[in-house]
Amino acid sequence: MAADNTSYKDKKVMTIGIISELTGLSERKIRYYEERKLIFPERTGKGTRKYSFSDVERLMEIADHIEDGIQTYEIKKELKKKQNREERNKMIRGQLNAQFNMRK
Amino acid sequence: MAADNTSYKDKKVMTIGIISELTGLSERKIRYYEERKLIFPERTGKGTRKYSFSDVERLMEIADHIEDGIQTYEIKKELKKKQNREERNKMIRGQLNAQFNMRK
DNA sequence: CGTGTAAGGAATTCTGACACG
DNA sequence: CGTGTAAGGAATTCTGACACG
Repeated sequence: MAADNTSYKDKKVMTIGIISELTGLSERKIRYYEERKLIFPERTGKGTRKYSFSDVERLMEIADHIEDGIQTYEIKKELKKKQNREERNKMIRGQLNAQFNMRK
Repeated sequence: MAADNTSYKDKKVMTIGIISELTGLSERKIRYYEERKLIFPERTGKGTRKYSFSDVERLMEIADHIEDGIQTYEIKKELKKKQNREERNKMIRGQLNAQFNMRK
């Protein structure tokens, strides 16, 4: 139990060149999906983008959707829904824990 | 059972700048440890070094040893011993599996 | 032996823009 | 809308070498 995930998967450590190789997407596309708020790389001190393995997975999803003719705006909405679901679950879990602890 | 590890941990995807940040070691040191055959980054098409999270862990170990005054040559010998141990274990496991399968 | 540094070149990344559609 | 490309600058990485010790 508890927050273990300082996992490697979410560490933002890769430059765009490697991400391009890993996903097969052009750098142009990758930057564009960021512009459309579909991915959120971090930046080094001087502005170079840094991505995680999670971002790679996310980009693959995005590419699939684009290929199906879905627009970036729709993909973003879907992403938001997913985040809301997780948000809600987290809250419910929190409340359950609170009740549980009160009974101790 | 079986070989799962196409894990993120061993993927060589980080440039030396990030490795330097992650380990706190200068790029000079990192390149030198490679020269002494203590780490083995891959290379991109045009020669840029690429490291994995395993390499980061390995570099931390190396740094600890260096700090203790151990020479790179000794560290390398130790690395070899470790690898031999793993080699042996793998072989024994292989033999056991072979015997086990024969009885089936 | 282990590490810093200045040197020069090559490769990478960044942004804003024009293009097509 | 999604993506390619040429443009120019800034930052990164690479190698071989000299330095100190």
